Amino acid sequence: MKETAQILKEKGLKVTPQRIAVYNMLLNTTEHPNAETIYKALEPTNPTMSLATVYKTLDYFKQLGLVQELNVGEGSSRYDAVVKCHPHTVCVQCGKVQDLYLDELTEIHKKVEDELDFQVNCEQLILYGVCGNCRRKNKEG
Amino acid sequence: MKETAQILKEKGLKVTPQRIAVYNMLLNTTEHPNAETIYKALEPTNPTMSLATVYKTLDYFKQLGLVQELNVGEGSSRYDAVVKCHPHTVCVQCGKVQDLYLDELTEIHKKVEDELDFQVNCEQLILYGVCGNCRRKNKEG
DNA sequence: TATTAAATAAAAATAGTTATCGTTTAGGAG
DNA sequence: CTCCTAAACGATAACTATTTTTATTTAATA
Repeated sequence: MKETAQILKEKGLKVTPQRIAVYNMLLNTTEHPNAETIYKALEPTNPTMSLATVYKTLDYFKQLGLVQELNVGEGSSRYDAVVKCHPHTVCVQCGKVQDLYLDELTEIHKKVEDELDFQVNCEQLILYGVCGNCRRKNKEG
Repeated sequence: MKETAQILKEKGLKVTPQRIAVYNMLLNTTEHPNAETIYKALEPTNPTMSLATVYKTLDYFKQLGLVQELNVGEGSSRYDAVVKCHPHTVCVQCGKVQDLYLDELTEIHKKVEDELDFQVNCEQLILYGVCGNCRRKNKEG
């Protein structure tokens, strides 16, 4: 696996402890955390870390294609180190956000490009519903 | 066509000029305006209209299924009186948001329900790209 | 028409995010 | 390795979208 420092350098970013921490945290989670969550997770081990820096860092990363921003309709944006366009499920009960991979979407891209006058660059598909865990809990209760 | 006043009454809402104005405005546009835009559009003809009321009204409408909230990644939410789940295209150049209808999505719902442990209630598909108008403008420039 | 709970406008408050500014630091030059 | 400088940092103020508060007005029913 490529070193985080190396990746940042390749993107023309100065390598700082804060940036390494944010990027590593995103690489090691599938939870799609928001800025606040990232900050709270890093604060204990990185005493010198500010929320403003997290926001600024995420903004740089986003522009350089190192992370993807995701808005599922909450107050705040979530972030994902998987930058390839991919759909997500959102459980409306527990709020859990999960990645999803569907080949069918490329067909849809093609169809829209052919039939409508619109060149698709990227798509965002969010499936809202109830996850298995919550459904089972509902039955029990 | 059913009267707006009648529709509001059926939903158990008190019929007020402000609510009628907001709902009619949304029925008569395909532009997916945000709260600010709705307010500015109505202010001239409805001198007694406040932004807070627009927000509150949209919130009621949303809960009662009269409108749909749409977040395409701008700072603010857009609103649509077409409440049936449907995809949208967003032009990243001019910001235009357009409705889209695709049958393929029901297949995707089914696939996710069958293969993953997730019950889909509603989906939001946003296709980001460049609309025909902007592509033509780019070629000219 | 009188009553009253609900809706309103205006303004204050809040949440998420961005900008400012003085200080610190990464990283290249010497 | 040390010096230098632009870039990054933390703290905090500012900003934007939205929500809440409160006193006033109004829709709808009696």
